[in-house]
Amino acid sequence: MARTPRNTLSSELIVRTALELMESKGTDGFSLRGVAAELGVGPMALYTYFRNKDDLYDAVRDHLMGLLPAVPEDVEWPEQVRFVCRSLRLLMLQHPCLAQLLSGRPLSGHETARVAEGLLGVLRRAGFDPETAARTHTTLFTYVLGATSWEIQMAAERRDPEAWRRLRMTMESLSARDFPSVVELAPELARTTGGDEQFDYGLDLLLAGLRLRTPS
Amino acid sequence: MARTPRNTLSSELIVRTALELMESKGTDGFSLRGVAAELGVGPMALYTYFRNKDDLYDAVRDHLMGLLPAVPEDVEWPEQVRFVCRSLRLLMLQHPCLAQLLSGRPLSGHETARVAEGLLGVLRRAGFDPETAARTHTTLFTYVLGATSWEIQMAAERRDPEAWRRLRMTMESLSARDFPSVVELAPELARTTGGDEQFDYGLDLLLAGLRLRTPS
DNA sequence: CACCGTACTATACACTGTACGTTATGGATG
DNA sequence: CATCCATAACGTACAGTGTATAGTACGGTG
Repeated sequence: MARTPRNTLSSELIVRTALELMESKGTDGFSLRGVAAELGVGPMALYTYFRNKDDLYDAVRDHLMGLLPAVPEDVEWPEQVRFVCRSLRLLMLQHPCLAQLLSGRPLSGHETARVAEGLLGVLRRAGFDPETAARTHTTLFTYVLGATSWEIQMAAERRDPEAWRRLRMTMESLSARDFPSVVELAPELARTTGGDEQFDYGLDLLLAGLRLRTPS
Repeated sequence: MARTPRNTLSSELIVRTALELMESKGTDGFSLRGVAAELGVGPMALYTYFRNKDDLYDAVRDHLMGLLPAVPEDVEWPEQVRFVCRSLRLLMLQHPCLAQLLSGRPLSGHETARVAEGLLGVLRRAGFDPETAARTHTTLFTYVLGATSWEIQMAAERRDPEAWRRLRMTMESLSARDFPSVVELAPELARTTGGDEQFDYGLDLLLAGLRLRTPS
């Protein structure tokens, strides 16, 4: 019987376990020690495979980005753009930790590059010049990131009864004299904090603006 | 001489000190104990004024939102929208911690409501119906949040030589065969990770799309 | 003067990431 | 087969974190 069995770990196994923990306990409450315990291993064992916690974060992020589907080739470019943006949003909704993994760290990794390649290719083939393609890519990416992070954030809030109660309190404490529009639009604002319709509304605004710049 | 002098603290003083620490040491590296030490006080003293760390975060965020200027009234609504979005971005650039304070927590506080009131009022006065106004408000807010957070993130990355070197390495490791667009557009992508032009490009796309829906 | 709420202190706990040094194992080599 | 060594995993330790709990002394009010 081996006292310290070897080769029981691997980068992939650690990434999978880390992902499970992030999704069950949230990005807060996730810890290297938790992952190590789950694997029945000392905390320092992970440092054989990752230089530090951020390094593990990057690996998990890249693993998730690898789940994004390829861009369909038999549709017009606006549909392709829509597909890429929607896919990323759906992946973020399915794995809420991805929001924080994307906003907190710089992009890196091959899977992440593959996603960028997909969108950039669509824009280039549509005829946009290099600068416009790059600008559009950044704009679309940051829109999806911001909108979906917000959506996830608000959904989590709604699930926490204490936070939800406090939000109602602050809303009700606003006088209709000082904040007429906020008070009047409170129901609409509550309804537009997420959902497919809200996301597509912003995405359509961007696409409509983009169509006006369609090359020849 | 008073052994334990009283009333030396206040919410405002704590918020100001916390803000200073966040801006000098970054949102990481900020701690309740750090604030307390700066004030020459035990860590638990802060709990007289704030229920926990998140509560302090909310107060700092609302304080910063109070610095946003009022919307000018003598220009057309698209210019007003542009003004609000640019103002928020500039404030975030001036106080980088604001990015994390805005994305990590739900909105609350009177100053924050005042900002929402400003933008919603502009949209309502422009003639948009309640639902469209709310949707547009959320879209604009999440765009500014996402784009500017990303900009700040990338700027910080560029200042860290180690991270910058690693980014160059990953870029160069991408084969031009598998990632033609990414490799070809690398210089443009590096140039479009921030800056006024990049922000205005996305904002103009949104505004152009919005103009198509101008009521009557 | 006596009292009490409150502003602050002191101590303690459970937890974090990770630096450092040690040990034993499996595969390659002689 | 015997030997050696790179390395996978260990254990210990440290400097932090947020905050629960209990205690203390002050300032305003009766």
